[in-house]
Amino acid sequence: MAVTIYEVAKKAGVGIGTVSRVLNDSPQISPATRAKVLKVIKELNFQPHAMAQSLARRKTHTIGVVVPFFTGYFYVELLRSIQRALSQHKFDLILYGVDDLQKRDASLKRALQQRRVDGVLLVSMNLAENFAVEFQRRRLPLALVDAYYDQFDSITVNNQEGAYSAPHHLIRLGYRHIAMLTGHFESIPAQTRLHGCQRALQEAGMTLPEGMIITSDTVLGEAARLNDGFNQEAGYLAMRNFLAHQPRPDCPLAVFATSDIQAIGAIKAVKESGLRIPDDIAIIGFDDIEFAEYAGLTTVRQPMAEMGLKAVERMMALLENADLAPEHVRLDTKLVVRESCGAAKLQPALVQSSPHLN
Amino acid sequence: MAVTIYEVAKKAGVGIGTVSRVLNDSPQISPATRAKVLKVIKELNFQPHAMAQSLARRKTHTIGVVVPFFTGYFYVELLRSIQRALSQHKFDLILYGVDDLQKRDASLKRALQQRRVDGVLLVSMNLAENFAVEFQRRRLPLALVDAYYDQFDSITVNNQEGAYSAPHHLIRLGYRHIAMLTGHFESIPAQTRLHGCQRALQEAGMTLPEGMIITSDTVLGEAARLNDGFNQEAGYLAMRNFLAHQPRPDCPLAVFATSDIQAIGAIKAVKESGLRIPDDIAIIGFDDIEFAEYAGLTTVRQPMAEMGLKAVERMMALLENADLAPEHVRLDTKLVVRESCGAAKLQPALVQSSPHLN
DNA sequence: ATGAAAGCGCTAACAC
DNA sequence: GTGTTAGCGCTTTCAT
Repeated sequence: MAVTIYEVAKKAGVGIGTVSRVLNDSPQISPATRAKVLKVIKELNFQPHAMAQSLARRKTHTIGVVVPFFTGYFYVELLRSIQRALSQHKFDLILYGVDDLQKRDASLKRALQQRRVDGVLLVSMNLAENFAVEFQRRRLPLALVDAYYDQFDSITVNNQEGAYSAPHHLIRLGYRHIAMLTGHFESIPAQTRLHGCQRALQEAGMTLPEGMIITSDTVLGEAARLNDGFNQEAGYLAMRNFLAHQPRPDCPLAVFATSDIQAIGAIKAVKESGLRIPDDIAIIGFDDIEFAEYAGLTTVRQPMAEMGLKAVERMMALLENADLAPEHVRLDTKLVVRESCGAAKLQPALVQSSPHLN
Repeated sequence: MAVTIYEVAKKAGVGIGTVSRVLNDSPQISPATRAKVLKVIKELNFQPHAMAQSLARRKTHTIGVVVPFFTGYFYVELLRSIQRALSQHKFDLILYGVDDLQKRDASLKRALQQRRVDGVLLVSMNLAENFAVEFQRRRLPLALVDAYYDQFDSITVNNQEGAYSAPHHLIRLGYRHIAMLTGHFESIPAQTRLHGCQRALQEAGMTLPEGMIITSDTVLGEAARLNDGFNQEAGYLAMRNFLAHQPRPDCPLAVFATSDIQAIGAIKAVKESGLRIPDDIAIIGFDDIEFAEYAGLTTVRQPMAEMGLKAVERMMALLENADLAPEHVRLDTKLVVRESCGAAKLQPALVQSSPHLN
């Protein structure tokens, strides 16, 4: 079939060991034979068989990436940067797209037991304890991205600070009537962001009364359950409810949506109710998905590209030495000012709004 | 280290061949021993080593997918459906993200020569002849998605029909003043769409004068060169040029943008010029990217999910028998009516506008 | 039906 | 330096 080291060896008049050494550029080999072998390799257009190498080396040179089925800019951008970094290190990436927990577990099991990968990057998903134990037992490097687990490396975003900066921005602009639109209450990011938001308000001597917390928990329907309520439909419905029960505001209202996708839904609800943005209601989002720029949505950007890069760097370190103590990197968010808070004139181009910058 | 068939065999008191047979559920094995072996496998929590299997079977159970670095909904959706279908067949997917032609070739070379994959899905990229030859020589299954090459299977979208249906829709709505906004002239899809568009106009006794073809070729700057001019910036600039040189239209103008992303840019230009959509200018797009729904953009949807599914099905067939004659599937587009052509009242809900339908 | 043995294509330890 | 050999963990004849 395809050409093997045996043929190369024969044609070059050397042993297969020598060919192997040339392949792995071993230091102790005479320049002469190295050149000779290299020449034959070129001639035969030989490339080593990846599977055979993997088997012999006990290394696959492949990383498994488990991602929730990447809808939305956040995951795309993240995956893109992971892939880019991985290929720079000459690693392949096996993509495990996951849309439910069952598939998540199947992917992890597969990665763990079939030894198809040298390490796993788990994105935006929490890790069940039994898997944690397995990973440690197998000593299979694992790093969490946009998720946290004490015993493993993690790259997260400073949700607290991000959620602080949004209302802080609103307050600076003069808003005194602030509501928060969020996903399901039990979701961890929802809670973290709530705390950040509350802190900002408290520092300004304000509070976030319960009536001003617009949560997708109030929303019915199957669609609204997706992704912990962080979806467009839930944002739309929750906002519509809110507007219906809320007396017409007497002073400018600002809404902090804890995800851009919900903000999009909320904007739709606001427009439908005949109110204008930002004149009647200001909206600030979270994530900086692709939409946001188009919609002129002021938002808090997560540094996706950097997350991916850092995750891969960390993975490479773990590959060198699996015994490194877990490191928890927390990256900072960045306020991206656009038009949805009426701040365009006050804060001209505080931040570049084009993606692909970091 | 990890448990192997040898340990299983020993503990079950059988030979390794028997264990292997159980694993591959060979028919000729007594129910008794099968049960016995299965039990030990459970006890030892044994899973076969994927690399060893690959080496012995000369099959990797993995498909390489080469995608242009998937910015935008089209690629995400496509990739998602490919991954889903692949995992249903218990195949892994190695992702080769590519942002330039050099990386494309490197990925193909890698896939071809290192035998890490059983087949390749090449998305939205044309195939150089030397690679075509290589693929055939190696008998490595290859299918093109959103691209065409005579000797290999391909799944494409009926660009002609799609590009016909857009102006046809405009004409039905009463527009008599129609322009087309497209990417670089030499790009194949640009030409195909031009022909479809012209056909629609001709059938209505109209023509597309050169001045009404707004192409990104007129646009300067590096950004405008990306992706054959099918990008937001190019759409914006080209449209701005057009509006600047065009006398204020005396009758309603409609613009067919041959990609949604350009349409987005065009919308921006229109709004900046103080004109309204659809009142002054109607816009219809192509692709139905995620934006489109939010922007209320009437557009022509490409059946991404179906493309992915079909591509994988075809790949599975090729895996069975690499000698199948190449099949060229051409899927139909679907007109998605929203508000950007002012057709909301005339054509109520002609088509559901929610994604994930096909 | 099942055990033994010969690969699959490579790496790495061991000789010389 | 370089050839030889023994694995890596499995599949698959070939006997029996």
